[in-house]
Amino acid sequence: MDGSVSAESESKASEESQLKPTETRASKRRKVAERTVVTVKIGGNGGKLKNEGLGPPSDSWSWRKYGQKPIKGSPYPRGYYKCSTSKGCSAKKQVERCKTDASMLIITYTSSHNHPGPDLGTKNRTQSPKEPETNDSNDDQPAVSQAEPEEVKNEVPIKTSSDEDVSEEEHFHYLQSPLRFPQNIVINQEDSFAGNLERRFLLDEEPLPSCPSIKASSTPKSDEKDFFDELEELPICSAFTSFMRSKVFDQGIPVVPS
DNA sequence: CGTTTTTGACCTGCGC
DNA sequence: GCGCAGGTCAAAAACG
Repeated sequence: MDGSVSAESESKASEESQLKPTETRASKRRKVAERTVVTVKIGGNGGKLKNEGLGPPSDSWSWRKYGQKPIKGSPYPRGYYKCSTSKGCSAKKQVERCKTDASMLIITYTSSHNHPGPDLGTKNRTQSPKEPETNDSNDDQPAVSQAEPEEVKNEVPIKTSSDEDVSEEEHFHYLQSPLRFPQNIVINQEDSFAGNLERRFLLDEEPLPSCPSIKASSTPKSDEKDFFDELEELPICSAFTSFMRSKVFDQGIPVVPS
């Protein structure tokens, strides 16, 4: 396993030490590096779909939670995940709940996987027009393209104006779920800054009338717990299959919002 | 036994 | 220069 250890060290060196020998801990690239923002709308009950996260391990990748921090301005904490599929993989993702819409999860992907996905290599999702990890040697300068967002992004763009929080998102591309599930995937792709790529996914399950977050006041403990539950794992594109399955399954069950 | 999750502390970056 | 917020790492505990 030295290889593994070495790989780990390597990954760090290539990410942090490489830039600056003095930097070892908290990355200095606060707003640097590529970021893929995916907004998933988990309509429904605003905190009762834990099933989706419990069953399937989110997407095809395995994520290991390495931290959680409360975000200022948001009643919900943000979870930090690292790709555990490969030790040398520097892919990371942050999962947080929209402060305005408790039913919306904001997933921010950082870096990209420098290895073939467990699912991609097996199932391959039948397509992947251009992103079979391209080069496993470019973990330093990833194409910013994640297998997940990319895949879905390639789907048919459909306009589904459906949100209120997306008001701030000017460039929105509404896409429909490839599987034609009840959910609508909205992807927002916008290159805010040079080098920064932001993509927004929006899983619209239902026309949620209001934000359950408000209800949280009534049921703080329950809601909070649920929120955390959902934050634990987040199924995305790749796992859409599983995700949808869970969703469908969930839908089949009359879940009470509170 | 191995892996993953949880919590706390520490460090860096940014804004004022 | 100081303070605030965000992000990451490390150690311990729990679960499979």
